[in-house]
Amino acid sequence: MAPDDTKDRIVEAAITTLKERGYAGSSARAIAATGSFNQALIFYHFGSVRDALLAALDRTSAERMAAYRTAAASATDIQGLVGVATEIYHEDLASGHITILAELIAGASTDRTLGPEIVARIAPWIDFAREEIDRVAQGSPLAQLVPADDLAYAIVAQFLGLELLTHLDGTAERAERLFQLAGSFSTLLSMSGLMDGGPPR
Amino acid sequence: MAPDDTKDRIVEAAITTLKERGYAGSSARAIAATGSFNQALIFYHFGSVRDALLAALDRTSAERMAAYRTAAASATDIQGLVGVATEIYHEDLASGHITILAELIAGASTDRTLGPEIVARIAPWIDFAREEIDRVAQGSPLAQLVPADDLAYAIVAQFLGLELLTHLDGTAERAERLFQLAGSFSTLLSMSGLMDGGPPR
DNA sequence: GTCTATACTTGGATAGAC
DNA sequence: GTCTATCCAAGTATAGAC
Repeated sequence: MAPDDTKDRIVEAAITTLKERGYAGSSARAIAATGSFNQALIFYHFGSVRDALLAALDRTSAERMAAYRTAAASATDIQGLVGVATEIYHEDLASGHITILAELIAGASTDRTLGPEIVARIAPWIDFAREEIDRVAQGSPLAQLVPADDLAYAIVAQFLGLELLTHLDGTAERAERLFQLAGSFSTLLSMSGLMDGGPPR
Repeated sequence: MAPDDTKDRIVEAAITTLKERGYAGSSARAIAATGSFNQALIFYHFGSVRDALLAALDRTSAERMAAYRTAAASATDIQGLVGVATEIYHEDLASGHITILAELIAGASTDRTLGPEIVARIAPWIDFAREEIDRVAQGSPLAQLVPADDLAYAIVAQFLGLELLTHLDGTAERAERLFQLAGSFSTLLSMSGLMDGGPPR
């Protein structure tokens, strides 16, 4: 965690500033103040504030992805997967990862060139969700009905929407209940037989 | 549509600017340029840019809500409701209403005082969704399982997340497929008997 | 109510000393 | 590689003429 060189310090400061002050609040001066270094260093090392913020997203994305894969590996059925999703939601809130993602998405409405960069960094999450869905649902009747990649897209969208509303609400209470509901629902789904027939891997 | 007085012209210009340039792109100067009026008029009539943007959200919200209630009135079952949701999605994309909402949510990360204002304007949509769910699902076995207000919250979150991703993607293709899927799924739900027992109103 | 002009602030970015 | 100093652009908001 302790950043050894300046580039690291800038990335860490960018992450902190994005979480605490949002996209528009993450100016070169604000980031420099957070990390107690000179404002001009951002331009020397990254060329622009924009690229420093994308580097921040890169870092948290890589860290979270590693954590997700580890957590998901233990899930063998839909109920386990919902449990992992709940865990991921909590970890994301705590780590601030989705906050950073949401802030950059917000920023994309100003700087349109950010859009493709963000899409490229979201794609792995959709892939990840799709792989996990395939893993527990492949061969089941439900898999015939719902293409895994569409479902994966919907789930990522749901995470984003929930995070935004949670942010505005100032409370995660309603999202909490939704994950509990998803747990109950996955149990129902298991019992229904709609998830049967998948090869356990 | 033709704005008769200046206050109307400002609101219309704010709506257009929010859609075309996003929250951060909607400065007093940009809005004034869109509507071909003097920049200082925004401060005279609304006191601040922030309040002019909220007035824009107020207007589109009121307009859309009226349209939704009309469209929803014809739906008597879950399949009809999914049809209405699809319709709403298309109308929102076309009218740019969710874009405006998403932009202001994005802006809330900068100006934290926007948060409560936006929550207050989203609340009616959640209420609306809950009422409609109640209307078609009340008394059914599913209604015992899934509280309508939680489901309503999830649906609004899903709309928001989809809109954001659609925006970044530059294509609504995946969202389109999701609504088609929701249609198929609602048919399945009807046939399952999980929706039975509700008093048709 | 609407205009011009302007004061003030913040931020991106660079030059050039060290 | 890091610093100070600074330029320039864009934005909010207000004063004051009309």
